Amino acid sequence: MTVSRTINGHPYVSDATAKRVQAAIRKLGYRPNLAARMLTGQLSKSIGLIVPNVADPFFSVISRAVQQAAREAGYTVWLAASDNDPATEEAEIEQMTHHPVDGIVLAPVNCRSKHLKVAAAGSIPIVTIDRSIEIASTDSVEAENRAGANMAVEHLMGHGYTKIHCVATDFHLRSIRLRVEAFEEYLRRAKLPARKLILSDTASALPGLTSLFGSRQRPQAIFATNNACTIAVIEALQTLGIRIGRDVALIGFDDVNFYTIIRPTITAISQPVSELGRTATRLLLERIHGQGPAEEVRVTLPVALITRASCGCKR
Amino acid sequence: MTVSRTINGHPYVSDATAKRVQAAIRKLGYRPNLAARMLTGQLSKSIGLIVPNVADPFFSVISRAVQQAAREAGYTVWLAASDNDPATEEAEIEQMTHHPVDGIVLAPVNCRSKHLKVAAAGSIPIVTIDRSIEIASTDSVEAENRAGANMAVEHLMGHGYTKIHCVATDFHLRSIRLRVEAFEEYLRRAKLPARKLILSDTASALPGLTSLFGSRQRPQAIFATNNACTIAVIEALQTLGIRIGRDVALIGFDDVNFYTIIRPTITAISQPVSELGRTATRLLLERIHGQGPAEEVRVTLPVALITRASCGCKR
DNA sequence: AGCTTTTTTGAGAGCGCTAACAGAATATTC
DNA sequence: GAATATTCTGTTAGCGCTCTCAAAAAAGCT
Repeated sequence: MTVSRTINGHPYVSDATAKRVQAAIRKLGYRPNLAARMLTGQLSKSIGLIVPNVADPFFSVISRAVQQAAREAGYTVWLAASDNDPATEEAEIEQMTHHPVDGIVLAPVNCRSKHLKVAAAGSIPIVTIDRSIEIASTDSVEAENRAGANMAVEHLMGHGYTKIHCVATDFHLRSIRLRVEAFEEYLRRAKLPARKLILSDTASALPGLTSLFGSRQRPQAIFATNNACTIAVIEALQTLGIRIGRDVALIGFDDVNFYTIIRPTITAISQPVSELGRTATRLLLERIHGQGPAEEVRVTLPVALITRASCGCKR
Repeated sequence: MTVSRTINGHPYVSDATAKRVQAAIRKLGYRPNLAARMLTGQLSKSIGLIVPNVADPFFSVISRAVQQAAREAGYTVWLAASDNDPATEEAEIEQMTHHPVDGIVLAPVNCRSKHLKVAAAGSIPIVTIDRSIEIASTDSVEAENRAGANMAVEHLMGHGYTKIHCVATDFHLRSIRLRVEAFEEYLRRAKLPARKLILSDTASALPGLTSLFGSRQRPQAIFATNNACTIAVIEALQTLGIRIGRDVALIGFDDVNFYTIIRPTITAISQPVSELGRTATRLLLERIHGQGPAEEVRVTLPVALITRASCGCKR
């Protein structure tokens, strides 16, 4: 009992005894048994992380940030992938809840899945990242999706383009919808036509753009709503022989390391990806420790326009 | 006890009782408490994964593969990053060992760290990935580093280049050393000079290449030994205004998604990255279940030459 | 039927820890 | 100096599971 008290920093342990205990711990190489601690209903000192796909650059950076922040707080991270499948997501949440972990950082597949309501009402806290849940209230951390879309369109309009097209994939994601909506509102306010091309997947970028550029609505500029989409657009344009930055301007949401390497370099709205992960972890740990306000916390982090050449700016 | 036996598939439970137990489990939504199971000295049904950095594309793909393979076997994955720091790695291994996990998939920072010897001698199995441990014997999964380097050099020589330079970063890694060594041996056997530029980090690529291309040893072709290095070389060459594929040929170890997007497209030795992760997980699970031979298993997976334009092949 | 063998079920203990309580040592007050 | 409050240490119990062992039920045998 005295050892337990010493380790957990309880009051009512004399300095002398505490020192003796510490010495013995070091000498014997004692490590408290986590299983036993969990069994007595204490914290597991671990959190769960559920993302659609760790191999996606966006989520791999988030994973790294979450893992680092968790470790700094003495927590370990259980990694799971939802594979963009709500059923898998549900199963992973269920398993984590019973594992148990003390909390979950989650990038939901679909912000309206009913199982999220159950999960959010559960005993362990959940913080969503990149995409908030619409049908339940949890803490959430997102980038300024609307502001980012506005910045993108504003920049393109600053170049004098009036025929601007929004190309999107993953439209089921709330974050993407917000970007598309902001795009449309901004152009409507500017009394310009807000045209959009919603793709079911990245493979349909080439046929989609082929017909788009063959039509009368051939755009002067394209706003692509996330990195996968931007890359698909770049590839399609290359295949079609349409020169980015000259024949058509391009701006993407999400910055990617190789945008500085390809020619032309790609102008992008950059999200503070690591910051998203760190902030989500911080919020979650606060909840776990019973801190934080009663109502949900919704953090929105600023994005930045990284001006390069694909919008027609330099060189 | 009967419930425990039913769940764990012990013999000596009558069919009738088993059915009743199953029904009750479903009805009550019973889930066995993992903490209690762990406490009784059973398996934790989880494995640890320690990589230098999850945000690195190579390791993020491996992480995904490990996670998938583990889930298929009913195992969960604890993620940790060593940040390329042996001390951090040691701490992470230590923590996982006490977590406890049933086994660890590890990409060691340094294949000669003494703490790896301790870890390898520990009670839980370890499988190394991408880099094997030199001072202890554990199962390992690697790509054909030497064969890959040979293929790269052979391809460059096939183009008639005789002044071939090897550029490397992360030379402390065994996998990189193997590639460099194979490069040297191949050229020596061909009676050609085997010149190399070992960089302490990617930031020194620009100064390194600047002086290299200013010197009398200006290369006709470059073999870059991993993706980080290849990217650094591409950036440096772009800065120097040296045209890849025309002024100098380039071939990289590790294939990266955007090599098909930049111009010229980059020729590369492609590793079966997902396969590495899956195989490592399979080996580890076999060890956990007490299968596998007494001696260590060392798996080497084949690599492939992906011919593109940077070596001067196509345009 | 009476016995042994096999199958099936249950009772008891303990894994390592911490909450709750009790008792001992020390400090504070009147 | 006695009564109280405070600080410190140790004892007991129990978290939910599985191991061991024992007993009950069923099956097989003479």
